[in-house]
Amino acid sequence: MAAISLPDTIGAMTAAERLVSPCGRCDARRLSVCQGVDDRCLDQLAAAITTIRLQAHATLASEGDEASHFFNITSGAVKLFKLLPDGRQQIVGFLFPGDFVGLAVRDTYAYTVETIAPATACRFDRRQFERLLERFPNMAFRLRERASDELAIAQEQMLSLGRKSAKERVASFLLQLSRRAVRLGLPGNPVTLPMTRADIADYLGLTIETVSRTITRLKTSRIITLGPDHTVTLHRERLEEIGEGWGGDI
Amino acid sequence: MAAISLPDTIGAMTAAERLVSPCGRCDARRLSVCQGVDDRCLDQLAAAITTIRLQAHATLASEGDEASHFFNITSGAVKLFKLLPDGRQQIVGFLFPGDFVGLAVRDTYAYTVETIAPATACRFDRRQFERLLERFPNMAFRLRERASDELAIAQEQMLSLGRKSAKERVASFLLQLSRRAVRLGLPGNPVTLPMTRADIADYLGLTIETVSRTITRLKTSRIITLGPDHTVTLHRERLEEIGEGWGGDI
DNA sequence: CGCTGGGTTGATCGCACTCAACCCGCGTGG
DNA sequence: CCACGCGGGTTGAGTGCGATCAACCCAGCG
Repeated sequence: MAAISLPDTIGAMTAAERLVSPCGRCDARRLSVCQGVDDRCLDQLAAAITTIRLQAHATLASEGDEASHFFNITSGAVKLFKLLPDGRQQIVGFLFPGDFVGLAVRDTYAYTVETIAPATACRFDRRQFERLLERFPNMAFRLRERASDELAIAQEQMLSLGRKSAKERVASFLLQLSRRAVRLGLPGNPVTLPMTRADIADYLGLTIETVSRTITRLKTSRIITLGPDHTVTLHRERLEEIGEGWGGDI
Repeated sequence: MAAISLPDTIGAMTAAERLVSPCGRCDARRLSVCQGVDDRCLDQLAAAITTIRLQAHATLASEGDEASHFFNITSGAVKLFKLLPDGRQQIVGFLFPGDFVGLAVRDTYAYTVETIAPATACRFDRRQFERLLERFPNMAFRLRERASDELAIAQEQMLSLGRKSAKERVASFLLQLSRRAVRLGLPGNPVTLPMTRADIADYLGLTIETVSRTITRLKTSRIITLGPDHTVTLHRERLEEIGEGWGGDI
């Protein structure tokens, strides 16, 4: 039962798991998504995986294309977005290391996937992967949990887009980024904003001007502090009050 | 191998399947979610199911409660919504016969579930059901597909809430209802609006006044026709043009 | 150097919100 | 029988938040 090494990771890492695989290469048996999977399966998985390396603003998949592959982000960050005919854009999610692309997909991609920073990802043949899942229900179970998490995030985002003010949207977005950073084993405060104002705006259903003004107002009210390299220090109590809709004035 | 009858349905019915079980009682082996499940399992399923009957505006589950049960709607309609402290409400989904409550749930419900019309549902003990899923991966697979569909709908809704005008939101909402009706084996045109203006508003991130005005404007532009009993006839070409953001003026 | 991408700030505009009045159908009770 | 309240819906007048249009700053880079 020798340890078998997969190209990079097949994801589902917890923060703790990530700590034991600092360089992106890891022993698959340490990954929660692989628990209960035997070595022979891991061999097959390894055969189905290709590691891809991408520059910033590269496209992994396009809305409407046949969903032939399944991805797991191993470094960097990507955005998922939908477009309207006149160019209006809505980002439906940001994905970071450990996240999957294609959980919500049936036969075609419902969104375009683009890197917002240089990234690496593992690519699987979709049908090959589905066959493996049939034989290894543990992995399928973990994927269902991930899909549930995604859905919960999407619903939280619907609340923001439908009912929160610009100030509240920005506040809950910053808190969401902070929680995500903690999950990845990074400091939750200060937090880094890896995306541009335009991407934040397209995620929050606002314009870049409104995002910029709102961040400025949060800054001058000492609710956040802007640091170097796109870092933001959050003063959690007041930020949470605003983000959760308690109406703290600024 | 006698046919085994479950109390009502455990869901995942296609339109065709629904046709063979007109009264809500059905042979579980006809349901896609049960394919490959043997009779002994069906016995256990039957034991884990309770049929519940609900009036309009009854609560099945509340945001924040421990997620002890899993539901499948067998008749009527329910809404899932989230609340902000000051009473603002966002409906994150409407569910109709065949739909599941609790796909997106981990340990607590992320939303409140309330009927918008008299309804019946099947209730499962969550842990018991999860144990069955471990043994019957086919069912787990179908559930993952359902969760994927839900996520795709949620993402489409994010596009509406974040980037569409009131007119576009109402148009795509009507088309969504029409598609859902077809899936349930009902006519897709005219379509029935089972929910109030307030519920539509809380789903679309608008106010009741805006919903009312927008519907009126669609009506006077002959893009929809209002019939009796909350029915609406859709003039699809123009409605799709608007709902998909091509900017047809009204 | 100038150009470009990312970001901030100001002035003005307009869509959807707010507040208000009113209609209708229905059930209830005097 | 009418009076009344109530929930659901429509319509009008006025307001405000965030969009739009525009100017400008700054850093990086060819």
